[in-house]
Amino acid sequence: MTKDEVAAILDEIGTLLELQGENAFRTNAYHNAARTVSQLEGDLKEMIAAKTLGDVRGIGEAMLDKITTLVTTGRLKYVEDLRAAVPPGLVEMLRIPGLGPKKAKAMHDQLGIDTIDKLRAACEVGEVAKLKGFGAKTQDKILEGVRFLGTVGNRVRADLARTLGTAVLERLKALPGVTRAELCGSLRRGRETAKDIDILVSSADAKPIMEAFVTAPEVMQVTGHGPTKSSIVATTTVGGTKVVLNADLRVVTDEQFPFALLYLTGSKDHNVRLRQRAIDRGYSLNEYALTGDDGPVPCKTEEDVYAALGLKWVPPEMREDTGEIDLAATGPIPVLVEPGEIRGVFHNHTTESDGSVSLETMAKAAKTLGYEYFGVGDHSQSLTVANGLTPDRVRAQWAEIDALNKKLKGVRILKGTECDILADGSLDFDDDLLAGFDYVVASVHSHFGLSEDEQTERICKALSHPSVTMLGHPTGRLLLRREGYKLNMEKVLQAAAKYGKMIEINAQPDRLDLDWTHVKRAKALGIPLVINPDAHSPEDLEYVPLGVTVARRGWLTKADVFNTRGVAEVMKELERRKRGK
DNA sequence: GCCGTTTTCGGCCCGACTGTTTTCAGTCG
Repeated sequence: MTKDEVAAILDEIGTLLELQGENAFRTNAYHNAARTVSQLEGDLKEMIAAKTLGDVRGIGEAMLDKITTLVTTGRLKYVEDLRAAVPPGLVEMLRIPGLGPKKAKAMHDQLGIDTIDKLRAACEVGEVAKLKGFGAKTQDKILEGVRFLGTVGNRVRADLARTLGTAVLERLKALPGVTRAELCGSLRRGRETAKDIDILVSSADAKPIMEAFVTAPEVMQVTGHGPTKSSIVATTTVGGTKVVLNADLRVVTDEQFPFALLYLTGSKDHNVRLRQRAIDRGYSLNEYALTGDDGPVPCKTEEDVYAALGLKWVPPEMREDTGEIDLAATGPIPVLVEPGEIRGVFHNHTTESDGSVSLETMAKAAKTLGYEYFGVGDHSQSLTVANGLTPDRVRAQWAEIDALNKKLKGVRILKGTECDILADGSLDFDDDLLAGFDYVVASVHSHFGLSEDEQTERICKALSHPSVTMLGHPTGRLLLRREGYKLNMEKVLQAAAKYGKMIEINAQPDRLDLDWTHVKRAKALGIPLVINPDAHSPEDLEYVPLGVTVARRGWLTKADVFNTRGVAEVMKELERRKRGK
């Protein structure tokens, strides 16, 4: 059982206990443990065997026992009993905005409601409004929420959410009286998907800004409208995709801005740690101020707030409570890699396989973006649906590259391939042809259904091939659409480290694969990471910064990312690898 | 259920908004 599967079950236990009316601190312990497990570095099985899992903060005796049972047997009677005791419809009801475990339980206990259908029916005949603590407005809100199920409240790809958030933000920034304005929350932290948009504005007069927010053209519905905080359901269309998201606006004074920025950026766990640290040092921290015995501590920026707590400033991408606060207290924070430091790209397609423009056009587009080298990585022969290249077409492309390299100035085209990893872990070209490339990106595009062991072994075998330079999109996931193939990532990373291979961070917005949680582990194992746009058109080259964000979330510096090196150094290193060191 | 320089009990971050109620509980972040 994988970390994510274990985490999902711990989360489910927390939710089921909430629906049974259990103490919030106990249910929170399960939700916290779920988050902790999903972000664990290293392999669960190994940690259990080495008896180190119990040392992790938030994993006590009971959690350790349950996780061990899940990992070793794949089952847990405790959760099965809970599932039997709580109707599944009740869990589903929690997805309705404004409806939490207390209300769900009350309706179940008093009206026997255990499905969304029964809930809708009870609202329509006015039964719900009669309950103690409920009323007509609550009932209407629930009905509205039932209708909205499936459109609002779903996570959205971060790049789409950012487009919508930026549109609203720019509108607010243009208003008179606005001093500072920022997108906060998961968008500022660079998460790969977003559940909502958080906007913070500082101004002496909140009212006109609130008004502008709730009447903006993006507004679909106003769900809250107070003096300092308002909430809307916002929508826009991005490249033919309709995006619908909740958006919150907070307006504070400019003195309060750094505290509010810190608070609204999160993560929740990072904030809890900061507040705990504040308490330990005799302060109290909230979204408006840091207050000590002698009154508020003046801070103009986030840096000031961290400094007042004896910490170095933590970049938003690192604020996930995975050790960054301890680091900020004791040592230097790594200087995270920046988009401008990427000097070339390796994994891209042209019309020769499934790209939309020619090699020459792609290379010129790369040069326009300031890249020194453009690596072509068209598909290999087995991937016929993507017009994969046969060996003859590969050699023809090499000739084209040689000719273009004589003609084009300021950008060097590298001879690469995105070579399929076949079902048995062998590669899609013979060894002689593979040895002729400057580098080889090895990727899985078929047989997604293999068992975890088979898939892991297949990929590790491919990594052992001397011509392979890097592993492309390591899990094959498509965010919000398709789970990655089953894989023991720890073993894959161990293999990459053993054979001296690189791992790709695929920057396509629906891939972002390697996931940031594994990026940290890869770095710890000394594996070089490569940020690739997997571009199929010139526009796709602009995905690179999304991959840089993943790298930053994995604490990577310039030195950890191979394509921050210049073309001469890259060629030298690729040559060295081809000679077998 | 977790945790501990207040260590085996008694806390557990803190505040906005809504709707219900009339001082507060529930939800959300």
